[in-house]
Amino acid sequence: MSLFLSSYENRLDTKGRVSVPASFRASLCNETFAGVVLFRSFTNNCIEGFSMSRMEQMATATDNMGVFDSELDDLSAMLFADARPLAFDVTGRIVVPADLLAHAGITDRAVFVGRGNSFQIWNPDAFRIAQEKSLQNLRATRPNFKIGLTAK
Amino acid sequence: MSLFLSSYENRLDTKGRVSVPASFRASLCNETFAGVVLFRSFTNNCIEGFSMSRMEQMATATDNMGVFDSELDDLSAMLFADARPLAFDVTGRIVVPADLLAHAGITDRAVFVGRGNSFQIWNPDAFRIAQEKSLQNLRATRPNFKIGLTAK
DNA sequence: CTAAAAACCATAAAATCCCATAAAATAATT
DNA sequence: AATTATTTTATGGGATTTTATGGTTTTTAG
Repeated sequence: MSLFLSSYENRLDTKGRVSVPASFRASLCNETFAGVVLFRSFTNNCIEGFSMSRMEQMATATDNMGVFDSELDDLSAMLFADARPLAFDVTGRIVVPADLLAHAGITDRAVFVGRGNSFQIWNPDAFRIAQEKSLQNLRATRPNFKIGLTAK
Repeated sequence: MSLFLSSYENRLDTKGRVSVPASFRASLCNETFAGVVLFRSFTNNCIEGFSMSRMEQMATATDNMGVFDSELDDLSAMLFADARPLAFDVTGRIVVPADLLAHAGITDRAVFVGRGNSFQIWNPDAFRIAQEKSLQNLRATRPNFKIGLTAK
C-alpha cells in the first residue's frame, strides 16, 4: 500500500466538488473501489480519509480484539456508522457531504493532508494553526528530535 | 541499504530542476519508488532527504499506535504532511518545490550532503558556514580534537 | 414533474516528458 | 604516461500531457 504524503490545497465548486490530489489518487490506483472513505475526525475539526481496503483492514482488526473491549466497540461502531464511501468522477473529484464540510469548517477551499496510511481534509487556516501547534508540542516534548533517528 | 556519502554541488535551472548526484541515485537504484522524499529540516535551514522505503518504515512505526491514539499524532502530522515525494526524470533530476528552496535559501546552486542513511540539501554558502560552526563547537567541547581540521 | 445527482464536455495552468548538447569521468590505446 | 576514444553525467529548452476547475446536459429518484 503506497503512502499518502504531502499536502495539497484545492478549491470546492458550488456543488461541493473537490479534486482529490492526483498523487493521492495514484496511491489508490489498485484498489477495487475507485474512491475514498470519509468520516468526521474524533479528535480534530477535520475529515478523516481512508482507502476502502484500509476500512476492511480495520474491520478485521476490531473483529479480532473487539468482542471484549467495549470501548473499542463503541469507537468502531461510530466509525463504521459514520463512514461515507465516495466514488471519484472521471476527473478524480468527489462531492463531500455537507455535514462533513460543516464539521471541518470548510467552505470554498480545502487542504488534503497526507498521514501515511490515511489522510485528512482541513480548512486551510485551521490546518496551519494545528500544524504550528503540533510543531510546538513536538519541540516541547522532544527538544532534540530529529527525523530519521528513530531506527527500525 | 547503501549509504549517501560525500557532497556534490549542482546547479538549478529556471524551473527549479536539479540533478540528484549520480552516486546518490545509485544508492536508490533498487527502490520501488524511483525518486526521493524531501522535507524542511526542523533543526537547520536546509532540506532533508530520504528514500521512500525509509518513509514506509516510519509509517509502519507510527501505524502500530492506531487511528485513535494521539501519542504519535503530532509526530506523524509533521512527518507525512510535510513530506514531498519527488520522482526522478529520465536524466535523474527532481524539481524541488519553491517553499523548500525558500526555507533553505537556495536559488541557483545547491549542495547535496551525504548523511549516511539520509542526505541534506543546502545553500552552498550556508553549508560552509554551518560546517565551520560545527567544527568550532567540536573544538570548544573537545580541545584535543584533531580529525577533520584539514578541510578539503 | 421537479430537484438532486451523475455524466459529459471544455479549458487554462501546471507538471512531465522528450530531445539535444556540454561537461566530466572512465576506459582504451599507443 | 600521455593521448584518444567512449561512456556517463549534468544542464538547457521546447513539446506534450496531466491536472484542476468551471459549466452544461442527461439521468435518476422522490
